[in-house]
Amino acid sequence: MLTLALIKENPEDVIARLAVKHFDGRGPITRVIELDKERREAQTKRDSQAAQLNKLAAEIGALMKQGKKDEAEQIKASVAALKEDNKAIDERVKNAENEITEILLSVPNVPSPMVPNGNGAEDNVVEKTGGPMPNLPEDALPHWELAKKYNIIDFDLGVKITGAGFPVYIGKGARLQRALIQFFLDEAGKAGYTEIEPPYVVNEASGYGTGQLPDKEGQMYHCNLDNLYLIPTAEVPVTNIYRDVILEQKDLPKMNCAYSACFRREAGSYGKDVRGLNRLHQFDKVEIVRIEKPENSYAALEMMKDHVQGLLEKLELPWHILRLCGGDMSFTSAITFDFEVFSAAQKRWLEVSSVSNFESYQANRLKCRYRGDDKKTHLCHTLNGSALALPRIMAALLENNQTPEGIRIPKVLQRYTGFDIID
RNA sequence: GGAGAGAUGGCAGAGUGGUCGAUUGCGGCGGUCUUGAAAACCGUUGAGGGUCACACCUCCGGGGGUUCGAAUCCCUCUCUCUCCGCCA
Repeated sequence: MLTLALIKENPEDVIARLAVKHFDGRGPITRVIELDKERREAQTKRDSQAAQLNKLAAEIGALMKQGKKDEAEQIKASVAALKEDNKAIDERVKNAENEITEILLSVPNVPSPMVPNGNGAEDNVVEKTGGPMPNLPEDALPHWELAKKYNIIDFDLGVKITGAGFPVYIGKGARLQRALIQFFLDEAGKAGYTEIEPPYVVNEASGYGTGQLPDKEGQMYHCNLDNLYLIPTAEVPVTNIYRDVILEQKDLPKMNCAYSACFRREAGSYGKDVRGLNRLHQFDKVEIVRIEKPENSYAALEMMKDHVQGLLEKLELPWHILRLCGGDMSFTSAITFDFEVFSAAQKRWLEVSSVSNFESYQANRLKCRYRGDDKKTHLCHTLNGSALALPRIMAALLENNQTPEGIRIPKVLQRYTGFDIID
């Protein structure tokens, strides 16, 4: 959530920037400022009354010790009314605080000034393109046909065991999955990220910490009996490592990577978007997470983009980077770059990575702080990105590398797969 | 799953109704001493709110209650430990 300090400092600027996300912030921002004033007034009153009550209680204690019971009783009687009044004011403080939090939770992060205007996916800006574009014959097969032809992924079997969106990888298909995971983790390790193996199930507090709750509750699988959630991304458990933590400056940046299975309900998806590997309920992903000092976060973002780009280069896939427009960005992000690869038989660009800077929006909810030169605590900036999500990489690899002999494995993966062709 | 014990500051560990935001030790930071370091000694060292700055307020796992007054008493939830059971 946004910090009160940012809002109070320049409300008009916040409102203007929120408009880039097509969010009308005037009402909530004005109300929050009002409520903050109300809260401070009420709290000042409550605190001075509390001070008085404390003083009287101490006096009673002293009188009791001296055995002056009557005087003590007299003061006791006078305390009652003050206490009642104080309770009412305390109620006002709490109500204001709760309403402020409620409003702040409903206001998205302000986009960075570098975010372009736009309504949706069609307005995203292509920043950079690279990688070899394959030249496939007209009868090239989409990956779901290839999966069947070479018996490496069985979608029907997944339906039998679980349901749609839970494919079963078999033989070389399974091996290729594992190779990609290993490759991504190794590359992240080389880039300086410390590997984490996190829990795949998290509690409510973690869900709130990274912002999946309350807004995206319906997107997560929920274990009712224990009130736990299946993670939609390793970002959730990994970022929550830093919940309620004060870091020393010398310990920053924190750089972590993690492989995890990811679980998403994807309610409401349909059609060609969910065909084959395009959109799944369970998929594999390696995530990178950074906790940074604010002044370094944009340099860190560039490093993360370079890292992801490097992975796609090594996999010899055609890729491009999109700078997401205000209308297509997520609620919590200040700026997001999507990486897409071209899946040549489907003739579609598929999103394989999303790299974002959340600035202090996530850290404010997490209470992830560091101690500055001034010895005071300040909010960190948090960033994360996929490096990478597997299914669509798999789709593009299968489609783009199909040959009459079989599916060629990119050189960089061969030492992980132990084979150079799926035939 | 059953029975019992516990949760206090970065860590260890006192405190069981009245100057306790909390004794003490370790660690951290600053200083004296030293060519430098160690040792020793002195000082300092939680978070949030509030204020121009003070004052002041809140926080002893979370929530609620009793009381003029709660870290201390009661209820409840969560977690940890010990024993038993089960078990990759």
